[in-house]
Amino acid sequence: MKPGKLPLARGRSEIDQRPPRRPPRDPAGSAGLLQRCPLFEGTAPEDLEGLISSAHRRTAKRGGFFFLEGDPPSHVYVLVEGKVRLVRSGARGREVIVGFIEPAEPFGYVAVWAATARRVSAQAAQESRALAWDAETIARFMAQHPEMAMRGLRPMAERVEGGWDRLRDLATGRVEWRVARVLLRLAHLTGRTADADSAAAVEVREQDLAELVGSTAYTVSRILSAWKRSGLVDIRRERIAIRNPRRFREIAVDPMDASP
Amino acid sequence: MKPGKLPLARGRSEIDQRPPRRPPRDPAGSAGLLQRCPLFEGTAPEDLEGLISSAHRRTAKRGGFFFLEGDPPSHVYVLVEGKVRLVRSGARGREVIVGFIEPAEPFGYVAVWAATARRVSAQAAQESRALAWDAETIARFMAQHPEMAMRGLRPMAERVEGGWDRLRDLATGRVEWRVARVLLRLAHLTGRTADADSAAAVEVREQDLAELVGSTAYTVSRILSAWKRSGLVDIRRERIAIRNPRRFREIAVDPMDASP
DNA sequence: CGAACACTTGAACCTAATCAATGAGTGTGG
DNA sequence: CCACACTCATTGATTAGGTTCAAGTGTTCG
Repeated sequence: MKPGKLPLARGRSEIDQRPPRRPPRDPAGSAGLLQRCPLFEGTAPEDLEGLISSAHRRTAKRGGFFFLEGDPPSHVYVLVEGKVRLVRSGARGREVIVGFIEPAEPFGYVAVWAATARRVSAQAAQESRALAWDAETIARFMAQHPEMAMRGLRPMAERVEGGWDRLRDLATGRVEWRVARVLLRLAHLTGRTADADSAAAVEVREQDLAELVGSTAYTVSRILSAWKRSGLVDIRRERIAIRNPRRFREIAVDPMDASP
Repeated sequence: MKPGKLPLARGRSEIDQRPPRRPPRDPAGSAGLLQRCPLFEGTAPEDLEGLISSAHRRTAKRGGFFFLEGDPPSHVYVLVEGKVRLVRSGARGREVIVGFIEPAEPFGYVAVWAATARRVSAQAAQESRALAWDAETIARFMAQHPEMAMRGLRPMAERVEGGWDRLRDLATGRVEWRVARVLLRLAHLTGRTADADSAAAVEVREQDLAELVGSTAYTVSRILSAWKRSGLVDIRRERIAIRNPRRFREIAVDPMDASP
């Protein structure tokens, strides 16, 4: 059960970012970062200052952990840079990725509100930096700013609904369909803001895709190979480019939503 | 997509309760009911009075709906009597049961906080009565009682974690194992408060079990039959009695939690 | 260059879905 | 009250979809 023993406690290699090498954010940018964060948006600037000054800095190399399944939930985090996998160990030695965290997203707060042991581990998918507050600090801040609790309800509710979506996909759809949907989601090609036809690329291991859709890396590889053969996608190591989003969407749509 | 067309828009038959016929709750009992409800516990009695007097009464016969997938979320409910299935239509004409609601439990509030269209339908599994408030009333009440928002965060966080649990089970476990776990959960034989050896019975259709674990009624029937043959359970129509919880638990434990 | 990691592919196997047919329990109406 | 209708449950035969095992190739990094 010690995640140190996880099958994928893999290398501590350096940053691994192919295309757009983002410049390291200046420390002053933290305020802007927090303002984009659903938990804190709308908070008065002076309060943000206080928050930032009371934050700890945490980093993790690729493969390293911010916290482990089973830990008492001591801190709340906001990712500054990098990418984090929220992962849970499952039956028969398999793992499930609950979600990916991107910069400006908060993580690790669910167990804090629920006051239960951590149900997921937070593992850096790339070298990552985060701000962290201990639970007491956050609790005190929320007591002083009750409106923050009200704002917190909404992202929480959206998370619940997102969980229902995934539950449904997992319970009723085929693997190929689930992979297509996950890819569209990861590529942010879902929802109405998305461009219908522009290509998009996703940086993700096939192993991670498998753990997102509840399948195996073997099956995912076969599916992607088939798509590649038919020209639907481009595949490189840890990189999947969707060449034809329109056709892709046809694979991913819910057959039920089509019938009148 | 109209849930009226759902494959199981079934009969509007009368109450169907075999064993312990609970007496209809007196109206004055509403206060006690709300106090047991996680959303409202700790609310001052005089506020509860106000809430109760502003509530609407809603009923649904077996198979009827309190609300439908796709509806705008106009009301928040608390179940008074009966049993409600939160169900979501899935791919290939299948359905997923997101959860069952029992008396004193709130339901229908997630979409209200998230301010999105309903993602699930609420269908009466037995003849049911509920209290309902429109979203504006609740919003006003919460604005006057910010501490309620803070209390609301916790059940919400627990729901998120519960969703992760199910996601994990669905993604990594076999059907037999999932059925065993769901049965233990429905029988409230899970957690530390549960008696280790006392038998327990669950009233549920095998079809519902299938929709809870993401499988088919055929497979569930086979599994239950095998268990019956080995004396693990007793099966009657819409009723499953666990004869040997200890042996049952062995089927349901996570193999990972056993290994050192 | 070698080691670790990511990905690929064939072949065997197996779980669970599907199809088909039937039985058993419950409520309804003549 | 009995026959009919309906829902719920069972069971065998068949098969599709996906996992598992085994044995690779290609990439990246130290």
